Amino acid sequence: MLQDMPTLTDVAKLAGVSEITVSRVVRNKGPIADATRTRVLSAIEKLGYVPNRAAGSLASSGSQLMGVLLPSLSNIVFPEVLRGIHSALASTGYQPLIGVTDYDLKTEQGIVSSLLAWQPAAIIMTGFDHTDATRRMLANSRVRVAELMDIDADPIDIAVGLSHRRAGFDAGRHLISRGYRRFGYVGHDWDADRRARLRYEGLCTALAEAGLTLEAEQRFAGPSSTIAGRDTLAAMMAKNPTIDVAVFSNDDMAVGGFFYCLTAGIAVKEKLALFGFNGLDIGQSLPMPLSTVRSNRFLIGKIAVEKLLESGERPTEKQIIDTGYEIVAGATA
Amino acid sequence: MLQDMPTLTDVAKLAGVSEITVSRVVRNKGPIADATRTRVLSAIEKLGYVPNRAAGSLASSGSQLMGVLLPSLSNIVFPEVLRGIHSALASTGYQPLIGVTDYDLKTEQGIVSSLLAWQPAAIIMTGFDHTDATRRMLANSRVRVAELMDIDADPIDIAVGLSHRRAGFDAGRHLISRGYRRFGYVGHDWDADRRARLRYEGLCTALAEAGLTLEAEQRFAGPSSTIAGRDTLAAMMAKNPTIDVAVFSNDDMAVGGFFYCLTAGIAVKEKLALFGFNGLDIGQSLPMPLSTVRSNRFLIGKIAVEKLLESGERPTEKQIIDTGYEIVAGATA
DNA sequence: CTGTTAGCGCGTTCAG
DNA sequence: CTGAACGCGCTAACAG
Repeated sequence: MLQDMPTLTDVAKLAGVSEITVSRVVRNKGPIADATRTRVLSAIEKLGYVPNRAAGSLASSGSQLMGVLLPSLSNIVFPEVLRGIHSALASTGYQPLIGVTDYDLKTEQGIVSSLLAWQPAAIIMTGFDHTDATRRMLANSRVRVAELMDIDADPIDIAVGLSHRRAGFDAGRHLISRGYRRFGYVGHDWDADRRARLRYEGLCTALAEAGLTLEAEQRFAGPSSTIAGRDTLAAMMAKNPTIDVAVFSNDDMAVGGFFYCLTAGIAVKEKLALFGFNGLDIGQSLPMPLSTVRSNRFLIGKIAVEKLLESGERPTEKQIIDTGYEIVAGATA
Repeated sequence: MLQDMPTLTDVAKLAGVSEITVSRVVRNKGPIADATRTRVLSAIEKLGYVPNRAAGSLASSGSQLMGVLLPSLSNIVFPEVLRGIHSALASTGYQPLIGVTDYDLKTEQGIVSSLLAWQPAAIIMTGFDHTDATRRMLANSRVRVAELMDIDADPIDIAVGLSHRRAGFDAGRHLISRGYRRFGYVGHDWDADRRARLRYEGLCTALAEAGLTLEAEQRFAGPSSTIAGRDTLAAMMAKNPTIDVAVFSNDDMAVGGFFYCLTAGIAVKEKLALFGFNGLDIGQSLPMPLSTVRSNRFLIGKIAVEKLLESGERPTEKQIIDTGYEIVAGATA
C-alpha cells in the first residue's frame, strides 16, 4: 500500500553501510559504533524511512503485536480494561490488535485464528470459556495467553482478575452485617455474563450461611444497562414491595435502580437499600454515592500486559494474579 | 512465535496441487474447480493450517489491517465510535489496529508511523489537527484516510461527522425559542477538545444574533466527567444564581449538573434548565430525560469504514459526509 | 482452470 | 564492531 517507500537497502546505501547495520540501529540491537549510528540515523531521517513490519515479522517469525479479545465494547468495563492494556503497552512498542467476540465462542475462535495469523507476542482474552478448537490453536502456538477478569477457574497460562464468587459472598456478608434481611436480586442476562452469575452464587451462599434466602429475584433478558436496571427494579417492587435491599448484577443496573427510586419516591436506604458491582464513576457521582464493590479494571489490563511481557517464553507454570476488590460502603446501603 | 505451523507448501503437498492453487482457495480468488477446492479445504482442515499474514502482506504489499487512532478511551464516545468501526469491519476480514493519542499530536505522529509500518488498507483518525510530519507521512503513503467526528474543516481524504458549530448554534436557537434568556455555560478543558469549543462558538453566535450574551461561564480545567459537571455547575451557581439555563459541554457534564440540582434542591427546568450534548443513554435514563443534541457516534464509525472500503484506491476527490444530529427535547429544558 | 518463476524487505546465521 | 548469504511464507505476473 505504500508507494515505493524507502527500504533498508536505500538507507544502507545512503549511509554507506550494509543493510544489517541499519537493521541493528533500527532495532537497537547489537554493538554499533556511535559514529555509524549517527550516520545511519541521519540517513533514516533524510529518507523518511519506516521499517516494514511485515517483512520483519516474516524474517523473525514474531511480531510486536498483542492480540486483544474483548467480549463487547458496549459495556464500559471493557474499554477500561483496554485502557489499562494500552497504558502498559504504550512504552513498549507493542501495538494492540483487537477483536470483539460479542460473547460468542465461535466468533472468538475465528478471531483467535486471524490474530494468530499475525504471530502476535501474546494474546489477551476474557474469561475461561473457549471452544476446544480455540484451545487447540492456542496450545499449538507458542503465544502466551492471559485470561482476564476472573480467577475462579483454571487458566491456560495466566489469569488476572478477581474472584467474583468471593466478591458476591463478601457483598452478602457486608449487607447482612448492616442489618439487611429481606434481599432482592436484580440481574441481567447471565448466559453471556458468567461472572455476574458467580457473584450471584456467592451472594446466595452468604445468605444461606446466615439462614436467609433471596425473597425476590428479577432478571432482565438482555445486556445490563441503566434503563434495564430501572425497569427491572420497578417490576420486582411491583411484585415484592417488602424487600429491604436490592442487590444488582452491576453498577449500571444499580444506577437505574436509583433513578427508579427517585421517580417512585422511595427513600433509598431507609426504605430500600441499593447495592451494585464495579465501582463505576457514575455510581460514585450520584447524589448518594452508590454502595458497591470496586473492581480494578484498569489494573487488570495493565498487569496482564506486564506479566505477559515479563518473559519472552511461554510460562512453565500457570499463574493466577488476584487484583482484588474492595467493598465501597457508599450511602445507598 | 508459532512452532512449525504448517505452511502453504505443506497443504499443497497433501492436496497434491501447487502452492498458488492453495493460495487462491484460501483467498477465494481466481477460478478454482470445485473438486480441487474441496481437496484443498480438507487438507487445510486436516493440518490446521493458518495462513501467515505477515508473509502475505509482504508479498502483496498490503494488509487486511485498518489503523484506528482514537484520542482517548476514557470518554465513552470513542468506544462507541470504535463499536461502529468494528461492526462494519466484522464481515470483511479486516482487523482494527488501534492506537490512542491522548490528544497529543506528537503521540499521534508516532502512532501513525508505526501503523504505516504494517501497510494498513486505511487509517481512521479523529479531528483535523495533525503535525506537518504526520501529514507528510500520510501523503507519501497510499493509504486512504478518514477523519472522524467533525466536518468543520478541510479533510485529507474523507471526513465523517457533524458540524459542531452548527449543532451549538441550533442548540442556542432551540433554547431561545423555548423562552430562555439568561444563559450560563459549563464546560471542560477545550484545548484538547476542539469540538466542544466549536459548539461553544456556535452557541455564542446564536445568542449574539438574538441580542443576548452568556451571563455566566465556568470551565473545569480537566477532562469532562459527571463529577466535574456537578462541581462546576455548583461553582457557577454560587457566583451567578440568576441564570435560567445551563448549557453543558456534553452529557457527562450535564448529568453531573442534574445531580447537583437534586442535591441542592434546585427544581430542574422550572428554576434552572439543563442542556447537554451527545444523547448518551445515561442522560436519557435520568428521572427527567436530559435535553440534548444526539450525535451518531456508532454511525460515524460505521460509515467511515464503509466509505473507506468502497474503493481500493485513494479517492481523487475529498469527501465530506454529514451524519447529522438531532435536538432531543427531553425534560430538563 | 492450474502451474512456474521470481521476488517482497527484513533478520538470522556465521564469518571476519 | 561489521558484513554476506540465505530464506522466512506468500503472491503477482505471466504462461499454459
